[in-house]
Amino acid sequence: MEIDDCRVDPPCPLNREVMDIMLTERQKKILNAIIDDYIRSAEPVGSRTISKRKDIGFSSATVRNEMADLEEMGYLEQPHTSAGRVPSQKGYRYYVDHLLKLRKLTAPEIMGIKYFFDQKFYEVEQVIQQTADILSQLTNYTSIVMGPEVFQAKLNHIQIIPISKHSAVAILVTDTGRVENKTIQVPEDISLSDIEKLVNLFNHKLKGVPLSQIRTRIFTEINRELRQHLETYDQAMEMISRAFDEQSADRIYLKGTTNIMNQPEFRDIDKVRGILELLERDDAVIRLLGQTESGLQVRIGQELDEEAVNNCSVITATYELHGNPVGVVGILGPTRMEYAKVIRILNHLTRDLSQTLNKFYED
Amino acid sequence: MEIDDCRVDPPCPLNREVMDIMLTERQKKILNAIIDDYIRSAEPVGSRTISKRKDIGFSSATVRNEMADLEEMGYLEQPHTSAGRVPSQKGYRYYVDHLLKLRKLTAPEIMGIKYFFDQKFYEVEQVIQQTADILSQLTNYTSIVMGPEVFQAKLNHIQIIPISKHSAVAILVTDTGRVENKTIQVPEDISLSDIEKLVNLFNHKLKGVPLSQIRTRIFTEINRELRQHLETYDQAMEMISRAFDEQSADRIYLKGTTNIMNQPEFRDIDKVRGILELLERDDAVIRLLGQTESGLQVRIGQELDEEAVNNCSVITATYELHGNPVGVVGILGPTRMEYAKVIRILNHLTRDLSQTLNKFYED
DNA sequence: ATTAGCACTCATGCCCCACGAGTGCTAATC
DNA sequence: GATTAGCACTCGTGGGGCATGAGTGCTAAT
Repeated sequence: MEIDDCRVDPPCPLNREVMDIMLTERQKKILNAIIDDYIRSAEPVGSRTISKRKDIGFSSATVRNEMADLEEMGYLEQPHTSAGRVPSQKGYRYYVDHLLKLRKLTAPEIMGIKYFFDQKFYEVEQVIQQTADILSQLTNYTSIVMGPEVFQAKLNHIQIIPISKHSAVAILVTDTGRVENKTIQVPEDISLSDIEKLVNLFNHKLKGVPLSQIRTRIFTEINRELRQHLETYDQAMEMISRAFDEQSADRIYLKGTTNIMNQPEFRDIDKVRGILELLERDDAVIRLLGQTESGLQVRIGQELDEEAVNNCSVITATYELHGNPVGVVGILGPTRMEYAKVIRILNHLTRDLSQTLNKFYED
Repeated sequence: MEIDDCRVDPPCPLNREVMDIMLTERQKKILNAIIDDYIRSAEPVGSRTISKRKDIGFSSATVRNEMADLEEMGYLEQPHTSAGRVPSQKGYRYYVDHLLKLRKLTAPEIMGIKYFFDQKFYEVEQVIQQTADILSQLTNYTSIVMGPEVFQAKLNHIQIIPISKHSAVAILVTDTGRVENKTIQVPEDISLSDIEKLVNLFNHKLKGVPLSQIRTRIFTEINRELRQHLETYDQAMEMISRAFDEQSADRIYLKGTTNIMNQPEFRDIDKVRGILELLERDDAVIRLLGQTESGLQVRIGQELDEEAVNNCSVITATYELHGNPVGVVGILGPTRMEYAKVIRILNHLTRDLSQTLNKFYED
């Protein structure tokens, strides 16, 4: 097995320095061993277990002393006297920032991802959705994928289609092929010809304008023209206003929410309920992902700032379109999650995902 | 409190007769009391508890004798000797078919539903989604709502909008205002004018045709005309074929899945996992609802024919558009669910929902 | 036909204890 | 001076024994 000794998200210089000074090589080795062990077993790790490992050359007594020190410094915790040690949040943080060795993907992982992206995709939505799927399968954790942000997508086409006397469907198509639609009520006294004029004007004037700016544009630049052309200005404006109202709620795809229950630390139904209830709320999920800067990010326990997921970590990574980050994929697992594995999968997958998307939209 | 003594779904004549003959009035009374009690407490019900009830005039010994008989006939079960009785599936079935008294809605229920439907809705999807929401809130169980079946919806408008050299978005709008869209790859050698012709032809020939028949129509009736008009028949047909391929996956809305965990019989994480995993699979959920005939239906435990929900019941009701059932709303709860309450809520809600939908689509 | 009475069953909770994993400290060793 | 062997101590876990009480089934009296 080869080892990529690449680091994740270099921590702020201060932290790195302070921490590096504080821990001896031996302490790092032991801390690393404890966390590795705990990630695998979910049981407090004892000094004997560590000293028996081939890569550790010290007796259990030595390990015990170091463990006591590490605990004093806050990297480890003891559930109770006479139990082994468990990594603290600070411990995990140090592990992720300084100790993590990123191995290469395993053969089945490579196969899985390759097989996945070799498929022929017909829709972006499908790609995104299935990405969530394969992510949760590969990791056995909960995957969260946020669809490509539309806020910078540009308008390609507007259409208003009447479906009854008083209602119509407004359809927006973006340059990325996404379709937003909205049923609107058509005021009594607005004429068909007015609607037609409206649509023509919009298609003429608004093509290529980012969705996020459309509303403003309508109410400023085009406003005068509208007044001239429309017989029933007020009603029409109200209708328009609603048509462009809060479209593009971010689409979020969750997969493998039940995977949480495989973790021994989540045998407790109340904890699980807390998490699942959180995941039912879109705003909370968005907060969990909460990042837009490019790159990979690990947030551990309390860093998530959400009671229900105190014992969880979230690893997120962005994917790109034309070089700009447009979406986030994330993994939610216990703080005791397999960071190395998840990180390497996310790195790989977001790269392939970006490629696929770019291919999708290239001319 | 008034009592509507209306019955649910009159069972098949055979059952009704056989069962009515087999149970004395007293046995019915006792069975009813036991089930009511068990629904409230989730604990095995003892003879003393029953005999103490005001509406029961017999000693505990008498009740015990009757209980033994009811158990022999299969309406009750004993978790172990020296525990009280628990209703069997057959018991629940009898209860639902013959004993259930449907009370009127309580004031807060009426308020909740009224308040809900008094809102101004702008989209069908929104109505459906929020129906699921209020249902799970009112019942404290999991609600499942299947959006209006589109398979009988008729085509109103087709549009194909190019978004890059090789891809386009096909948009179908139905007469009920639903929008389906699909990204398609456009073959190299198909011309813009061909696409335009295509769309015009479709809009002309297919307007008013039920979605379910569109594919067939294209490949039979319109086929000849297409051949005449198109330069690149084969490629075009392939594109078309995909555009109309498997649209309209039924949209399913689940709400309150975490409510299951409030039930004392589902403190067990493995049972919960089983159910939640089931609910993640759309096909399984559709099977759970599994009905298209109009009216209210109660399915209990094994009747659902799905291992994971052996201890659950599903109550479904259809809602209508223009007099035809177009969708199903359902409640998933423990077999020990409050049938009377759920049934009355469903009855009321589907009626109001149908009204709202009809108003939505009326000219 | 109903019911009072009684013996019997069995899940539940509690206490007690033995066990063992693991620690911290001290003294011996390298 | 750092490491380690040794040992006393802690404490959670799991099992056995026991009392409790809810609930039953049966029998005999009403």
